[in-house]
Amino acid sequence: MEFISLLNTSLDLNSKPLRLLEETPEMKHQVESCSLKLGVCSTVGVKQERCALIEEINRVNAENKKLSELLTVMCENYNELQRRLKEYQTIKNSESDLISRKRKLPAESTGINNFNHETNVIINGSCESSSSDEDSCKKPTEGEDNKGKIWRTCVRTEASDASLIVKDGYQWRKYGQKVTRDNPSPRAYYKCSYAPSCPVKKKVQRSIEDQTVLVATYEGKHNHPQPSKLEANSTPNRSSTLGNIQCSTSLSSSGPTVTLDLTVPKITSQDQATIMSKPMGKSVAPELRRQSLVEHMASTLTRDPNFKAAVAAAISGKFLQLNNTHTQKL
DNA sequence: CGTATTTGACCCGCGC
DNA sequence: GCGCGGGTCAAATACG
Repeated sequence: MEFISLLNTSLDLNSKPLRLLEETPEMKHQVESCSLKLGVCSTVGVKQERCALIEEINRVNAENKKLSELLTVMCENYNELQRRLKEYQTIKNSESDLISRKRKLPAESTGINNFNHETNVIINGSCESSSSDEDSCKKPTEGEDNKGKIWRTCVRTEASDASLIVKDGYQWRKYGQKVTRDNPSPRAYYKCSYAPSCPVKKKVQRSIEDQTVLVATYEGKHNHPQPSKLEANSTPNRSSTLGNIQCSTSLSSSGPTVTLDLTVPKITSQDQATIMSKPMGKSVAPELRRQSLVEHMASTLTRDPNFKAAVAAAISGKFLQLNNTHTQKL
């Protein structure tokens, strides 16, 4: 529960109603005087109303408890993911050390793990580069002669997914498939089909160590912009991007819904720079880093007018709903 | 019917 | 020169 320790996650949705009846004598007095003023109301009616209110409070209390539990589970999941990411990064760092050492040695025929070039890794859409060039995420460094540039990406797929398709935003045409000697899974050969003159080729093969990992090896440099980016720029979407978080809003019969897609946190280089530029390096406590991340996320969310509107709509919708049920009871 | 994928044949470089 | 293995070609096939 380290995440919870950072923030007071208690929603305290019904602290006011509780105090209204139990804690503040002033308010209690007001309620009593109100009942006295009414006069005509029988004591039975007041009791009924009080019972209804207590029932309502209990209901909201239970809801608050449920939400708190939900939040606790979310925090636990978040911490677990953080822990796994840390583990993965440690493994990856030691691996890249090994690769850099291997580069000095003659290549061994160990399948896909003996490429003499950059290695980039994509985990559920987020890209992490283990190459020496930190800015090059799947793309060769600008200004270099990229004609013969080779780089590699790893993409984790569903275990049930048998296709050799790596979605990278470009259009590819498959022109061959071969089973290689050192890996029983077939290797697929693709050419960039977006521009006829584009010389880029890619090879896709499952990792010999982990069959759920697809290893894509790219060769050459695209002489055209990324098609998916062009589409994204030309077609306005209702869902908005909150910094690096995909966010969509919707209105349903049950009330307004705000959906935050936290499954694919695409951290852009700009976001990384923003986070990393904060005065904290590796020596700073992870709690502080997390806090900074939370602050960054919060500021990104509050800057987004769509998010504000959706939250406002959700809250007002909830109030209206509560109001309606209350008036129905009365 | 046009386009994409599949798959066997072929080409080419490399080591022996 | 021969065999092996990776890469590419192109006809056949599938698909929308």
